[in-house]
Amino acid sequence: MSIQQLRMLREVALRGTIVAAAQSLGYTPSAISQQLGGLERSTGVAVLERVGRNVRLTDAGRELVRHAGDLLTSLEAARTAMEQVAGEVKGTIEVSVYESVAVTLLVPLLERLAVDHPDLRIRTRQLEVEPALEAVAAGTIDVAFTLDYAHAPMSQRAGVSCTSLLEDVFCLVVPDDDPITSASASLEAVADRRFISPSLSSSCGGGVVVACRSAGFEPDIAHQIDDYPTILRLVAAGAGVALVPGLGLVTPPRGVRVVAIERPFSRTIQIAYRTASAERPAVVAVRDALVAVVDDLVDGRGAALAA
Amino acid sequence: MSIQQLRMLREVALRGTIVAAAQSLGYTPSAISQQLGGLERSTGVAVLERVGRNVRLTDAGRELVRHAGDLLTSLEAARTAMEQVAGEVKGTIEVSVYESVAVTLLVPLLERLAVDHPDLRIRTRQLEVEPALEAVAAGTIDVAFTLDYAHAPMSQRAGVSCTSLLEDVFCLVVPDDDPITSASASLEAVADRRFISPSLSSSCGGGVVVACRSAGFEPDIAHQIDDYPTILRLVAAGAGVALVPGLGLVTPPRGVRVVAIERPFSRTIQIAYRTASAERPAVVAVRDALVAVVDDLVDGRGAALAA
DNA sequence: AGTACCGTGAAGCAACGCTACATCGAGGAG
DNA sequence: CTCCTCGATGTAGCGTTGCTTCACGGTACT
Repeated sequence: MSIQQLRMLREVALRGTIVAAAQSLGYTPSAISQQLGGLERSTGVAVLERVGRNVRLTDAGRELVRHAGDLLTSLEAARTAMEQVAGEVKGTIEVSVYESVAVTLLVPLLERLAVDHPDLRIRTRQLEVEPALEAVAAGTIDVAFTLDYAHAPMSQRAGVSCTSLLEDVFCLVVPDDDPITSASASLEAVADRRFISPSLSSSCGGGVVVACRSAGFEPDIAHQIDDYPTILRLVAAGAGVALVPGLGLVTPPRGVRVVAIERPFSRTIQIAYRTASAERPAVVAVRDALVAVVDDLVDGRGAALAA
Repeated sequence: MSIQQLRMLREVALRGTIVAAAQSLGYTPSAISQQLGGLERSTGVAVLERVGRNVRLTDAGRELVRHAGDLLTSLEAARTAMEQVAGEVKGTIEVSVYESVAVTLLVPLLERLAVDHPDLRIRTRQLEVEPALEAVAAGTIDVAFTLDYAHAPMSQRAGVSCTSLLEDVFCLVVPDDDPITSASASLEAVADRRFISPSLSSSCGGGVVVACRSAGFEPDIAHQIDDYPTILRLVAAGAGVALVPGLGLVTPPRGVRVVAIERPFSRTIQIAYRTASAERPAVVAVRDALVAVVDDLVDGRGAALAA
């Protein structure tokens, strides 16, 4: 009975089918099937039963899964404790980033870590918020960037902790030649404009619609584009206005003006990590570095505004 | 970081040296060294440090060992729980027997189990009491027969449970033509005889000496022999008298008489097993079968005495 | 200095774990 | 009912792992 087998069993229990578990863990279905077969052979207890063309856990299998979760987190807790007394920041950390976060936070994070902890390797992957949280829980990802919108609070799951990095306030972005010239404006002032927004299925796009509705109008979304640099270009070209979070505005292109919203709404940028690995020196280093990066960013923005 | 690596690390921590751990787990030292090397490589944390020609755990290693114990028992608890809901008695159980127990209890145990649970395989090994307890704790042995003498109480260890099977009373065994003809006698009556006894280093031989001393004399041990059938033969041949536990007397040879001791002393026959596996159906089956065997044995002896 | 012994590394070999591919069997669509 | 899809599972093959054997370096004990 190996750790690997328990991991696979747990994943099958979670996903429901072997193919899904295989995909989630990055194996072929055959590998999962063989490992679980080996588990059944070594213990002499049937763990799966075929039902139709699917597979289902037996009572014994469910009982094993119940313990497997604790076991896997205990294992990681053990490793964390060990690394903690060793105290060295090294090894490799798997990070997942979310689109708009990548440019603004990831790059300075990597720069800072390269200086402070040269023995720490960071590998990154791009994932949506929900898959990222699943990957964190499964152990594929160590640290995930996530977003929390007021209208779509992030799902919580057992064994995963979060820390908030910053409150990312949305601003109204208009073309240079827009009639609105004040430093701030109410959303109602642009109720009849055409909007450029990320796709509504994403939480970012959803946030825009929710904000407009609570301001009393349904936005006319003329263009659905998922990355903020392009959105800003479209605004500059006069295709419409956009509601863009601060992180999308660190280097605004020419031709646009940023206008504060009078009753602003925001999202919180968070990182998620397993509670069992929260105190790993490497994870602590990433977290600390990120907080420092965010501090720099806020200071920089403050300084820029002052100038 | 695998279970195997944790097991090996724990054994090294327990035994102090790599060779000892290797011997205890049935591997070569090289295997242990390589596995622990792999552990250090995969975690990036040094677990061992060379000191002289030995090796010592680092702080990180000790921390890991602290968790490893819990992890391994959790793993077994998981397996136990799973098998328990499955409810089937199958698989293989490793049993260790102690010399005198083997004939009397092991054979009827195997016979009974073969009938009641044909899918259960029993493998046996002969081990002294202390090594057996260690093997139980280490997981090499599932069920160990052990003896508990009043003068040498069995060492207790964490995670290992015991159940007493029977109180095994010592009797005096004399040749047929011995002057003692009564059904019972005091130890003092044989103070000046020559004794045949198991070696004093064993707890059985020690028990004999302690009993004689508390009766006020130092026994003259003329022959040190470690198995009871031979001892009985020697008694029959007139080489001396012996103090023999009941289990050594189920089939006494010709030429000897069994005499009860007036202030009898005894040992308790126990079985030891890991607490985490106490409720495994297979372990439960062995335990239950043994209790039944002992019941039969006592009944049979009672019946024999009555006849 | 000699010797016994512990830990480690290199070579070799069996077993393991994975992928790719084929097969079986169960639904679902026509 | 038949075709087709899809999930699970075997089989062959290949790279890797994990062990043993053997040899070596280094330390302590005599």
